[in-house]
Amino acid sequence: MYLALLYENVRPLLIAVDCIIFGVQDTELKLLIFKREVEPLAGAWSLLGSFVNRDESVDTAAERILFELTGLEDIYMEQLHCYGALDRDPGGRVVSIAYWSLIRVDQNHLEFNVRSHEAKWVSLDKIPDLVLDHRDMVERAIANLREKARFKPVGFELLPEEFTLGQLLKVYEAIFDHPIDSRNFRKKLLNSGLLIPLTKKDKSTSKKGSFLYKFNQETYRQLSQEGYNFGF
Amino acid sequence: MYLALLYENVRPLLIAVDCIIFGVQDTELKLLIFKREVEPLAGAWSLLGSFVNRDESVDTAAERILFELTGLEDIYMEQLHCYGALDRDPGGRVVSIAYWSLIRVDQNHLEFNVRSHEAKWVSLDKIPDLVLDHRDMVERAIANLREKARFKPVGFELLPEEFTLGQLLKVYEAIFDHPIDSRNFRKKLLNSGLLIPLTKKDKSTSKKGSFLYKFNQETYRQLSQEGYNFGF
DNA sequence: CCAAAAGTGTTCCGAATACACCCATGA
DNA sequence: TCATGGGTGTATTCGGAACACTTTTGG
Repeated sequence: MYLALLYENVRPLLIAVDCIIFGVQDTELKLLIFKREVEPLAGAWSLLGSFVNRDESVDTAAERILFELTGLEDIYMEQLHCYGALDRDPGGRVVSIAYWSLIRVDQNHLEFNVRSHEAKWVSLDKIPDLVLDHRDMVERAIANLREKARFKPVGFELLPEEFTLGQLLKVYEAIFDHPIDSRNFRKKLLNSGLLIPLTKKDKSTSKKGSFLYKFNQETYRQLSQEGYNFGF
Repeated sequence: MYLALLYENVRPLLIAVDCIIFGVQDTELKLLIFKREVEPLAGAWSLLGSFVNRDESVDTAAERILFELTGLEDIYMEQLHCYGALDRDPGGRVVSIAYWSLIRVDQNHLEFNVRSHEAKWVSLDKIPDLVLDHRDMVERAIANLREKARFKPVGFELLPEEFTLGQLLKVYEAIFDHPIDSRNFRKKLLNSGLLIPLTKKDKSTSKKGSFLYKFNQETYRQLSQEGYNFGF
């Protein structure tokens, strides 16, 4: 074991993870927030968080709390930032590792789990006061999501397996919070090789019906690495 | 204090910071590495690291270790990633927060401090084996530096107050590791508003001498926020 | 006078942008 | 038949990329 432990001022610290969860609902980008369960500040709005157990990695802890909430594994997740200020938590010295994730709001059990925890989806421009430095975390996460979305195909993580171009367009409008020209969007996406056209149509949103697509996983991986300009 | 502390498996953990230090030497991007001083693995090459004291923030800890080494404050520094795998350190469970920084190799005292610690600058393609997961950290840092350098004016952090366009070009060639057309580079940079031309010339590298510039701090800050395409 | 680095303009191409109408269909 | 969302093509502009010669001066 490390000699450092012998020194008085080098002491282990509590480590937490907090998770900024984004989803698209009603063509708007939303944030999932929770009623905090532990003191201090129990009952206030908060991000989903938990302490890191000593027998799990930090990443695993983040996956665990998301799993406990959503029942889903393999959720898209990015480590955001370590928040390590001295006074960030009045309950004691806690260092928090923030993650953000994108989830498909319509997925099985999600509705149920969200209801059974005290949670709700909120628009990004109507976020209530959050405990501790959670507001900072959310702002950094939004900036990070937008930055990432400009060059990596993350928009797809918010959609179901099969989706229409209109849905995809709305996801990007939700992320960037401004309107996108549909002709340019279609042209670019269809030429990107990211989309595999299906023969089925989705008739739920229009009389005419619109073609469904799914992702080309191969191209997806490639563009994730190389980067691609998703600025519109 | 948190109830969580009562649970057996939620225990405080040791937190360390590790710092990936980049500098430009002989027109090449280099990494500063150190002989590790603590067991286990004392004597092996390593990044500069230290434990986080309980009376300092994580960011402060990172600044402290850089200050102890270089004697410099206000060094450009970015938090990179939290490394929290269970088995990353054979000496015990340690979570490490990695930072990378850019320093001006020619600065006062730096040479002295580097020599007095057992440290050396190495080319990125000749990095020896490093302890623990430090190699991963370096690779992530290089990727992060290149990504950042494409859109933020970070190249300037590696140069002295006054510099020539040739020096700046070489910094970018060093970061991106490929040659850049000097005419396009000059055009773009001179139009960016980032450079304030001085009347002095630097004659150390050529008979003709080349004009010196300094940064326009105002534009620098602005472009840091808004982003600017530094891809060449 | 020559070697070595500094400095300078133009053309070309591709990608992003702006923009307006027809189509299919269920109600 | 009409309201609703789906689908399509072209012209323009801007920025990035490619490219070669002249200038200065210390040695």
